[in-house]
Amino acid sequence: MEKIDIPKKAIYRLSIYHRCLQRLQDNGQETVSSTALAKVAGVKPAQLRKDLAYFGQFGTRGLGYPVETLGSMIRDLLGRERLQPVVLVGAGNLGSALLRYQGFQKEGFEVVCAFDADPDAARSRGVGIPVRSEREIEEFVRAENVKLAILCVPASYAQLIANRLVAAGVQGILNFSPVMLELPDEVVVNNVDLALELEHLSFFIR
Amino acid sequence: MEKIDIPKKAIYRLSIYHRCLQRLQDNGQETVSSTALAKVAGVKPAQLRKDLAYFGQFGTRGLGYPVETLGSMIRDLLGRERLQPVVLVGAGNLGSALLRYQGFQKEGFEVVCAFDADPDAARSRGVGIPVRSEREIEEFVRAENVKLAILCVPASYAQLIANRLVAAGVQGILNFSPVMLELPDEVVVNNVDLALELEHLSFFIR
DNA sequence: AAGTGTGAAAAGTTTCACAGCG
DNA sequence: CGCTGTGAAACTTTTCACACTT
Repeated sequence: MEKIDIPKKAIYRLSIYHRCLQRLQDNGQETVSSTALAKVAGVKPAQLRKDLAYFGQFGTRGLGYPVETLGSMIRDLLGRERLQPVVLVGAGNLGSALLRYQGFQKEGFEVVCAFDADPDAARSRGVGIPVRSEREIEEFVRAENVKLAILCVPASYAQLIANRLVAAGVQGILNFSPVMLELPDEVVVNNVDLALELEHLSFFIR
Repeated sequence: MEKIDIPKKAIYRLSIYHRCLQRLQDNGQETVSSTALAKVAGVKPAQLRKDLAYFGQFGTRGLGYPVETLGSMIRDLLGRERLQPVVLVGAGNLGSALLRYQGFQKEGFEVVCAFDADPDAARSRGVGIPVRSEREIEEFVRAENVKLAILCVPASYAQLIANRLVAAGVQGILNFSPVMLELPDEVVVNNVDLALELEHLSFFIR
């Protein structure tokens, strides 16, 4: 078990590199230098090399990195070789918007089921996948061995639902509710707060 | 012009504190200690105090911070006292989903107009605000003095549209396109890549 | 000659711990 | 006495610069 400390941000960037590599591969490129890849990824060359070095040696000195091999190695690291099932809880305004958005599916995640306190109302929003009552969350998550959840419930329910998801076996939560969840350390939470991102921008404009 | 260095992350947290303060205020609380506010904001008390200290002295020793005053002071810092107009470009899957989501509006940003290469198709998605042709971007942004934009166009158009927005006077872009934009330093870009966030989670689940 | 891999320096951020005020 | 404000210490992350490989 390797326990050398890999910066958390390096793992984020890994996903960025992965996407850039895909694009290069579609373009038919076979190798790429740290300088070129860093440029499109929006980082400095040295950082790219260091990030990759945390996981091994993949480049050839004087040449660069093999696009295809490096891509599949990152995919492997990210646990993306196999299709990941994901559930979404809270098919309200934002939740159903995300379901209609096909971006997750396109990137290899399958949103297999949505849950809502009022499944009928959610269905009427034109959601294209099954919507069940939130009471069935535990049963479904256990049965399908789901490890990832997208959480879009109102702030006041977020902690409660998160607890239930975790108890049922969920290990990673993409949290769109504007609340800091308190969960065991082994659960990874990723907060995405859209209004907050806009607010942050408005600080910088004069 | 104050040029002491305020950590970028501190500004993010300011938005979080702001939201927590609003909640406390709705609850009728008049003062709050750094310990209590830090708890709900998900940070350490010392960090909260240090973050606030970058901007001035707002607390009373022995007592804590005045909820209402502190809230409005942060709102002021964030440039949120006045309603900010925002445009959205790219009313495709994700873009129209974001328009239906009322979260921005609720937090005090007014999405005044959307633009798309095909306004008719966009309108048919049930978007509730005006959708114009992308050709009118410059004219509108200049006329309405819009400083913030939400960008949801396909990767291949993102840089092009961003350049046009900036040329017309936009100073902050919330970028949902999976591309690192290259723009002048005075423009602030905030990348939100939803698929990437999920990918990041999948690294940590075993 | 071109370009990776990496130790060491620099920069940035968080945490500590305590003086000082109400 | 409780709690803020803050300098200094600890830690994390980024950048540099160059040895080394193909």
